[in-house]
Amino acid sequence: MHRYRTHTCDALREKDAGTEARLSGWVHRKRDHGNLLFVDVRDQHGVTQCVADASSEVFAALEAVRPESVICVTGKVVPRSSDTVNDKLPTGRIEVVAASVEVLSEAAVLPMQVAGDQEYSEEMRLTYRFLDLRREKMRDNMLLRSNVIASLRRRMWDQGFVEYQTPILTASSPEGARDFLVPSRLHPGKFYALPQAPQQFKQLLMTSGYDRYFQIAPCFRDEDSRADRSPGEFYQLDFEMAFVTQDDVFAAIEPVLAGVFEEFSNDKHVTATPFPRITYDDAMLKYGSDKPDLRNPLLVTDVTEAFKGSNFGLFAKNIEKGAIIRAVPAPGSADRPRSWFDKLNDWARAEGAGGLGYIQYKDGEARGPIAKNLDADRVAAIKTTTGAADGDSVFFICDQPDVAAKFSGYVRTKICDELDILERGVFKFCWIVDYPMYERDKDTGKIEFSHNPFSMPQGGLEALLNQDPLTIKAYQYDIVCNGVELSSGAIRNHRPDIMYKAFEIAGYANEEVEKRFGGMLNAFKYGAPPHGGSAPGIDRIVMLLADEPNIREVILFPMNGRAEDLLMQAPNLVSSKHLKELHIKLDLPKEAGSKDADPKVITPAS
RNA sequence: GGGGGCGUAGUUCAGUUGGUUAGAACGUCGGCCUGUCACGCCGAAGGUCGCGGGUUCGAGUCCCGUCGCUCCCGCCA
Repeated sequence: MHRYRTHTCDALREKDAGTEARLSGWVHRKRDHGNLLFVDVRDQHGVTQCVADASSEVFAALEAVRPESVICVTGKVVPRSSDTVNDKLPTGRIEVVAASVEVLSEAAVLPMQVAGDQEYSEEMRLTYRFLDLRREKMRDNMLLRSNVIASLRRRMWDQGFVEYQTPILTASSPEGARDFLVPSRLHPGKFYALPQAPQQFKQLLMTSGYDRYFQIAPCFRDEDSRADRSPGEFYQLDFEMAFVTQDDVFAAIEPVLAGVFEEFSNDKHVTATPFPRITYDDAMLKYGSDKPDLRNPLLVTDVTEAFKGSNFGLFAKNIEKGAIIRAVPAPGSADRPRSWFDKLNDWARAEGAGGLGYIQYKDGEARGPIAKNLDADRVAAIKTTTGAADGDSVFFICDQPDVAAKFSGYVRTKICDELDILERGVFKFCWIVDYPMYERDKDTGKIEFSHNPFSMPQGGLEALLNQDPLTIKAYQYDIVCNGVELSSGAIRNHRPDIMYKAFEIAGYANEEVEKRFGGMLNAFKYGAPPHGGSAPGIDRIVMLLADEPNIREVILFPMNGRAEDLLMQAPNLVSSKHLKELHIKLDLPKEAGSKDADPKVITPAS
């Protein structure tokens, strides 16, 4: 056999009838009629039906072969009679009459089926990822991912960006997430770290005059997983630009993101550029989150004034202790039964809140336990502030400011969910801007960086010298789509004098700053351009475009929630020789490796 | 580290107030079938009900512990 195939499995059409074709692929499905046998042969591209009857030499071989075996079939392409055409298949107007068959690889009995849409546990799918990836949906997701990345590259090139590769083995950075460490053989006791992001390298590139950098960059962080956060590693469209303001950065990346979303969104409406800009303070007030889902039409309002000194003693007393009241409207819900409101109150308590008060505006009056204790003008004020209409109800969150703000965001999402009013078929983008430079640590009372210590404070050195640190904003921004944080970025602090001062406010002495960030700081002393950038997460972009709820659906070989690769069995033990070479001695806690320990040892209860 | 949900055949699941022989579908194996495309029909094999302990005449079902999976919180400059 000199060729495995003349066509792929989606190539043959009626015009090929009468020719001989050779197909190679997996046995997708078999339909055995005893003396007539249909075999669907599948490859990456599609499926073609092959047929053989009992008089054929290949009949026995085809009948014996199990699904997912790999076969090579040669035969004549014939048109199907009109009553046997399958309109669901692009190749459904023809079939291949098998004249010879070679089994290239026999498949064992499958632990999970490839054909069909049976659902399997993630553990099963990751253990047999090579089978899972054969399934249509996974194949489509991976193709989408490839196309999205190609499109992002093209769009970045069109904007004048140039792609560079930065090191994977680098130095541990003292700030940020937990590092993955790699022991050095040549330098006993020392470690490389995998980059959490190419942050410092791209800033160094700016100081070297490489104007517009980008990279499809692998990033490594040793943090716990979430549905939209894979443990261990992920990819970012990392980019950085010299001589830019915040608006320049927005103008450069907005068309890239809007363009790629329009290209792959399947007719979903995409926010037109320029994307709305929402300040951090505004976002926390109106949406109770710095990654608001703008498909949710509900807006949070502050109604502390309406409850201050009121006869509703619970709230009034808490306000005296520094609490605030946030209101979330629930349009059209005033007629819902008492049990609905009780259920939401139970939910709030389960989430750790004190409860969820409410007023129902119904038939021109306000109802519910809270309304009974409030004067008419207060009830009216709340109605005005929240924009509630007759037939609506309004929920109240009463807590210390930061807790109330955050919880109002949960309530906003919950109510939207309950009322089923999330806008569908849209990708809604926004920028969150003006993040605070510093915040006060709740436990220690210490002032610390609230986001990224390398961001340029708004107002520069002057602000650091003269302003209350807690009021200083940074040129720090996030881009959010449908409630998913796609990236955060900043205009960086490229001035050593401002950096020393910024760190001093957060309690770092100059020597410490030099010790920790010496590389970059030093570079900034020899001529650094103002610069800034961002790094949208590739996996999250593809996840949104594929309409998948879990990021592992768009990654070829993801680790599970406990950061294990079930297919390759990573992480794994290494040989003592290997450890010795690296000068590493293990000092394990008792539980570690307990899977291998003797489980039969039972400590008698005493 | 903390909280919620789940754990029954190879797989996905059902299993009533605790009750006598734990079911279905898909898959597997065998038989029949010449126009199917989720082919159909008949039959068979397949179970330590995650594991350990307890309550009970009796536990898949109730209680305690433990392990695993998953989602969330913490964490993610």
